[in-house]
Amino acid sequence: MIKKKIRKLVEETVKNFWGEIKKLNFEVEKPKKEIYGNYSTNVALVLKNKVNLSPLEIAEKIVSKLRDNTFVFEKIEIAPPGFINFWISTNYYIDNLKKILELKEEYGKLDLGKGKRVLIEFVSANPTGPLHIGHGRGAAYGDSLARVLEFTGYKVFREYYINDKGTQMNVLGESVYLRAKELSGEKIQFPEDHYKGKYIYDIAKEALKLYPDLLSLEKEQAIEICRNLAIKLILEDIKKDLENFRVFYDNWYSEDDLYKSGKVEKVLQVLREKDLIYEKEGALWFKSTNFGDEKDRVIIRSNGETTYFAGDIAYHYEKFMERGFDVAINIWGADHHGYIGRLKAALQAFEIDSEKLKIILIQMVNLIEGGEKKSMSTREGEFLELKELVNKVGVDATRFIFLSRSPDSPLDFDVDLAKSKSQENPVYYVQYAHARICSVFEKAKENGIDKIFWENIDLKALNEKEEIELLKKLEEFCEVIESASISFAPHKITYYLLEIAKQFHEYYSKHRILTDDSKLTYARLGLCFACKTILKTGLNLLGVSAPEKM
RNA sequence: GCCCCUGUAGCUCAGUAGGAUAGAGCGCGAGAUUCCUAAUCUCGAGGUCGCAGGUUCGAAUCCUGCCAGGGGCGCCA
Repeated sequence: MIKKKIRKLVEETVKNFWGEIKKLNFEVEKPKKEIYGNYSTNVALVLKNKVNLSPLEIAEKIVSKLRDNTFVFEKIEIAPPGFINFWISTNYYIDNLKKILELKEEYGKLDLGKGKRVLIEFVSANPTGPLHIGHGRGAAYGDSLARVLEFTGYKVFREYYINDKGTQMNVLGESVYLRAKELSGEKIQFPEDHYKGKYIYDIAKEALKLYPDLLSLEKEQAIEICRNLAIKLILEDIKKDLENFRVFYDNWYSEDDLYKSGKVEKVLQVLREKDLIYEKEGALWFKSTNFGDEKDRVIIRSNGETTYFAGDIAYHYEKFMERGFDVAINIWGADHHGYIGRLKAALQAFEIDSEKLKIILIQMVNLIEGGEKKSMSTREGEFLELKELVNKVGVDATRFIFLSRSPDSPLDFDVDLAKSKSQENPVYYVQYAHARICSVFEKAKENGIDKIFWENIDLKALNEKEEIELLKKLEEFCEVIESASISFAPHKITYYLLEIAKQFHEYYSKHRILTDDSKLTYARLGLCFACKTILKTGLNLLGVSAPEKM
C-alpha cells in the first residue's frame, strides 16, 4: 500500500532528523485536488509544536531527504501552510499491476487478524415465522463481514442462535393448535398476542396430516406436538431462505440444547458464588448495576421461567470461556440496543474483557413500493418476506443494495428500482464492467490471443491518462479492504467497486483494448485483467456474483 | 425524562481517529453508436454539510446546548 509506504518513509525521515517523537499523529491522505498531488501529508504542521522550526522549514528538510527515492516519487512539492504533496511515479503503479496479475484473486488479502478466532453471530431470528426483509439486511451484512474478515486474516466461525425455548414457543404451539382446530371446523377464539401469520395455517395443515388424531389428544400434548413441528418447519424454511441468499453457517446453536446440557444452571451457580444474584419479589435478579448497567435484570421470573437473558449469559460465557474465541461479533437490529448494557455487564461479571464482544446495530429497513414508503412492522403484519423480495429482485441486486449503506443508516429499499435492469440499478453497472472485460477476452481469443503469460508482458506501454488513473484506483484496493475490515464496513467495498467500474467504463469507451499494435494490446489486456480480477474479488466479498456474460 | 442512530444537492446516500475550492448515483437539460457488449460514455445546472456556540493554523468530521426524524427504555424476545 503506497499510503503506508509513504507514512513509513516520512516516519523514518523524521526520526532521522529529530529522533523519536512521542504521540506523533500525522496523516497521509489522498487530496481531493489533483494540484496537491496523489498523496499529501500534514506532518510538518503537526511537528511545528514539537520542533523549533516553522512548518515550511520542517517540510523543506523532510522533502530534501525523500526526493532521493525516485522509484516511488516522481515529484514532491511543499505548499503553504506546510503540506507536503507527493506525486507517485508510474513505475510504482506498473509494479503494482504486475503484482495483481501475479497474485490474481489472492491480491488484496491481508493479515490484520493474524489468525485470531472470531465468532460472528447473525440473523438469529426467532423460529416463530419466516425471515423478512429486515433479517435480510442482517444476513447480507453479517455474511459479507465474515467474508471480509476471512480475507483479512481472521479465522471466522458463523453461527445462528436459535431461540427455541420459552414462552414464545408455547404461544407458537398454541397458535398452530388453534388453527388446526379452526381448520377442522371448530369455532375458536384467536388471542390477540398469538401468531396471526398465514404460515401458521400451513403448519396446522401439516400437523393434521402427520397426526390425524391430533385434536383428540390431551390439549397439552397436542400443543407440544404443534410446537415442535412448528419450530422444525419454520427453521427449515429459514435455513432454505438463507441458503438461497448464499448465506451459510458453521453452526446452528439451539438455546434449548444449551439448557438441556446444564450450562445455564452451571453459569448461574458461578454468579451465585460471586454473590451477584439475589431474590426479590419472587424473581431472581442479576446485579448488572455492579457493572454499569442502568438497572438490575431478572434472570428467573417469579413463575419459574427463565428469561432470554439467562440463556444469553450462558451462551456468551461459553463463547469466550469454553470455546475460546478471541472476538465475538453480534449483529443485532437497532431495536435491541437496550440489551447491550446487561450483556456486557454479564461478561464483566466473569472478568471477561467486554471489549471482546462487538455488537453491531443495524438500522431499520423501510420498504418502498409504488413510490410509497412502508415501515416493516411485524406487529401490523405489514412485512415483506425475504423470499418474496429475493424472488422479485434477485439475490445479487438485493445483497448489493443492502450492502450499499452504512449499517448506521436506515435503509429505504425501493423494490421497483431494485427490479429495474437499467442504469438506475447500480449492481448491474458493476457486473457489466466485469462482463464487458470477459467479452473483450473472448474477442481476443477469436483473434488468436489465448494463453497469456503476464510475466512476459511489457506494461510500460500504458500511458494514457485513463490508464494511469485506473492503475491508481487499482492500487487503492488494499486500503479499501483494510478499512472495510477494521471498521466492519463492507459498504466501503461497494462504493469502491462502483468507482472502479465507472473508471473502467470511461476507459473502455475512449480507448480500444484490441489494437493493431500487439505490444499495446497485451499491456491493455493486462490492465483489463487486473480490473476484472479486482471486480470479481470485491463482488465476491459482497456475496454478489460476477457474471461473464450479461 | 434517560439511552442509541440519523440530519450533507430535488431524491437516495458516501465522506467523520480534523486538512486545502464538500463528492457520487438517480432525476432534470443537451449530446455520442459503420469499430472489443449503449445494462455504456460526454457536457451542463444543482449546497448557509439541521441550528447556535466552543476547541485551533484549519471543523461536515471533535466538545457543549438546542431543533427535527427513527428506534429503545418489561419478570417479552
